[in-house]
Amino acid sequence: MRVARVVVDVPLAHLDRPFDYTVPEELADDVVAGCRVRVRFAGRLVDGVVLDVGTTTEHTGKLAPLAKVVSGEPVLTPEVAELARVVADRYAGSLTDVLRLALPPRRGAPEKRPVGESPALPGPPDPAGFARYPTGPEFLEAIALGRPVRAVWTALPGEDWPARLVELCRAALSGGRGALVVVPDGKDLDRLAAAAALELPKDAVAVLRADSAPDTRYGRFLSVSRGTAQVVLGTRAAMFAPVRDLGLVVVWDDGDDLHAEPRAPYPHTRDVLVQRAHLAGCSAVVAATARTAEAALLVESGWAHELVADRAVLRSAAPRVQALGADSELARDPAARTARLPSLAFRVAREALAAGAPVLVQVPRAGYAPGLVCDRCRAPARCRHCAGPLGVASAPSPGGQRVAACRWCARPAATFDCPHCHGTKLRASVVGSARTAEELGRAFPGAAVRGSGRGSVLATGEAGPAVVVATPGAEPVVEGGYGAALLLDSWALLGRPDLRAAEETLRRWLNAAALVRPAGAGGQVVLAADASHPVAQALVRWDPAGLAARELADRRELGFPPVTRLAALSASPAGLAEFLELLRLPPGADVLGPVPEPPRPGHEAGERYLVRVPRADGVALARALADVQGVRSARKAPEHVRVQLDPTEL
DNA sequence: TAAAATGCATGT
DNA sequence: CATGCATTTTAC
Repeated sequence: MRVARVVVDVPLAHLDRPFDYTVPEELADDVVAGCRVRVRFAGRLVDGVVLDVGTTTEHTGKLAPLAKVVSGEPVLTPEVAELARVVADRYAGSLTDVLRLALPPRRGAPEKRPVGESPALPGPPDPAGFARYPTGPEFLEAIALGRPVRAVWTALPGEDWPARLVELCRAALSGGRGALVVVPDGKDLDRLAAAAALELPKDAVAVLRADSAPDTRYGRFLSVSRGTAQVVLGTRAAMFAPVRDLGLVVVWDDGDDLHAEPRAPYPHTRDVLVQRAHLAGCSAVVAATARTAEAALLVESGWAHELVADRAVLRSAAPRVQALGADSELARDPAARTARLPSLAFRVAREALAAGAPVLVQVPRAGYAPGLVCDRCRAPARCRHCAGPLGVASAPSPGGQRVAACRWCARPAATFDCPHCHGTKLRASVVGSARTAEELGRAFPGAAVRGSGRGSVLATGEAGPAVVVATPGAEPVVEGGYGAALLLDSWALLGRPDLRAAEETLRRWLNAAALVRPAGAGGQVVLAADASHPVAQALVRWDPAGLAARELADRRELGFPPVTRLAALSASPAGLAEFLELLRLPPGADVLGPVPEPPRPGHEAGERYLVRVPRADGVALARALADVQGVRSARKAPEHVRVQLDPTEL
C-alpha cells in the first residue's frame, strides 16, 4: 500500500501538520512527491500538496484515499518544502501559509507545453567588473568553483550593480549551479533583466514578477522547477523559487521595505535567503549601496565577509557631498520656500544645468505620521522605560493638553531629558511637502522639470539639462549620471518615530546620491540637513558601514532587533487577553504594552503588545506563539490574533 | 460537506 | 434508561 503525506490547504493553526492518505490504484501513476491533489478532509474536498510518498503511517485510524490528482507536476521540491517549514517555524506561522506564498496558482496551458532544453553553460564571467573591490575577483572565482562563500557587498556610488549581480549569477552558472537574485521592485528587475540579456543564455534565465499574467507567471515558474532556467531574477515572491542545484542567493537593497512580505507569516527576503543559503549550503550575497543593521550583524557575527572597495577608490567614485550648516534656514525647515533656498543649492544646481547635465531633486513622500524629537538637537525622543519612540497621544488628556506617550508601552512621558544634549523640550517633527520641489523646479527657467513618484515612476531619464523631481525610490537612472542632486527629504525622514529612521534615511540619500557622477566629473550633492547630524555625516563621508555598525550598537544598547527578537501581537483587548493567558513565554521575555492601534484596511481598531526576547530565545518565542495559535484555533476562539515577528515598522 | 460523537426529548 | 432524531465536532 502506498501512502501519500499531504499538506492540506486549511488555515487552522492546530492542523499545521501533514495528513496521510492512501494512493488508489488508478491514481498510482500520477502521484509524485510535490504534486497537487484534492482530498476529502473533515467531509469537504480541499486542495493539498503531496510532501512525499511512502508505505507506512503513524495514523491509527482508517486512511481515506486521495480524491484526485490535480496535476502530476511536482511543484513543491524537497528543498523548498524544507525551507517553507523552517520559515513557518521562524515566523510562528503555518506551512500552508508559506506554501501559498511559494507556489503560484496552477494554470493548465503552460503545463502542457513541452519541457524546454537547458542551454549550454556559459564560461566564467570577466573578473574585471569586480576589480575595484579587493576581494572581488577571488569571490567570483569561489562561486564559480562551487565553494560556498558569503558576503555583504557594499556597491560603490555609480556602480552598474545589475551588471555585477549578473556576473555573480554567471559565475554560479559556469560551475553548473543555479542562482537566485531578489530585488525590491519592478524598476530594478527591468534593469537586472536587461543586464542578464547581455551576459547569459536567454533560456537559462527566468524573470519572476508578481504583476505578470497568470499563465506567464506559472509558465516561468515551471521553467525553473523543470530545470530549464537555472538563474532566477525576481521580486519578493521569487525568494521561494525552486532553483535547481542552488549555488547562490542574492538580495539587492535589503533595507527596502518592499522586501517585507505583507501577508502572513510576514517573512523578509533577506531572512529567508539567509536561511536558504544555510539549508542549501550555498553562497549568499546581501548587496546594497547602503547597509542595514541586519547586514552589519551578519558581518559582525562572522557569517558574512565584507565585499567593499578601499577608501581611495570610493573617494574617486563618489560625488562631492555638502550638508548645510546648522544655522541654515533650510536645515531647520525643509518646507522653506524657494525664495529662501540657500545660495549653495542654487549655485550647485545652476552649475550642473549649465554644464548640460540633469539635476535630481529628492523630496519627501506625503503622509508620514509626525513623531516627537528633541527641540534642541532634533534627535528622536525615546521612552525612558522601554526606549520605544514617543508620539503625541491621539486623545487629549483630561486637562485638555496633548501629552507625549510611548508608542510601544503607552506610558506617558511627563518630563523629557534628552540623552544626547539634555534638552527638556519636545517638538513635532516636520513633515515636508512635494510642493516645495515643484516651486523649486520653477526657479530654474529654461530647464525642463519632470516628476517621478507615486503613480508615475520614470525608470530612466534623459541625459540633457533638466530638473528631475522624485520621491525616494522613484529616482530615474540617467546615462552618465546626474550633474547634481539636492536632497530635501531630510527631517521628514529623520524625525519619523521609527526604529529604522536613521538607517532608512541614509539608505534613501545614498541611493539618490549614487546616481550622481563622481566629484572628478563635477558631480555634487547638497543635503538639506544639519551637517553635524550623524546621518548627514555618514553621507558626507560616504560611510554606510559606519552608520550600520553604530545603529547595531545602539540597538544592542536599547534591546531592539536584530539583536533581540520581537513579536507584535495585534487584536482586540479581549482577544489579546486570552492569547496572553495561554502564552508560556521563555524566561527573560519582556512584554510591552498594550498601545492602541489604528484600524488597518479590513481590521477594526484594536491594541498591540510587543514581546521581546534575547535573540537566542527567538526559536522558543516563535514556538510558544505558534502553540497558542494552535490552542486558540482548536477551541474555535472567535477572533484571530495577528502575530508578526521582527516587524519592519515600529 | 461525510461520518462520528454528543445532546436531548420522549416513552416505558 | 433505552431509543430515535437533531446538533455539534472532527479533521488521515
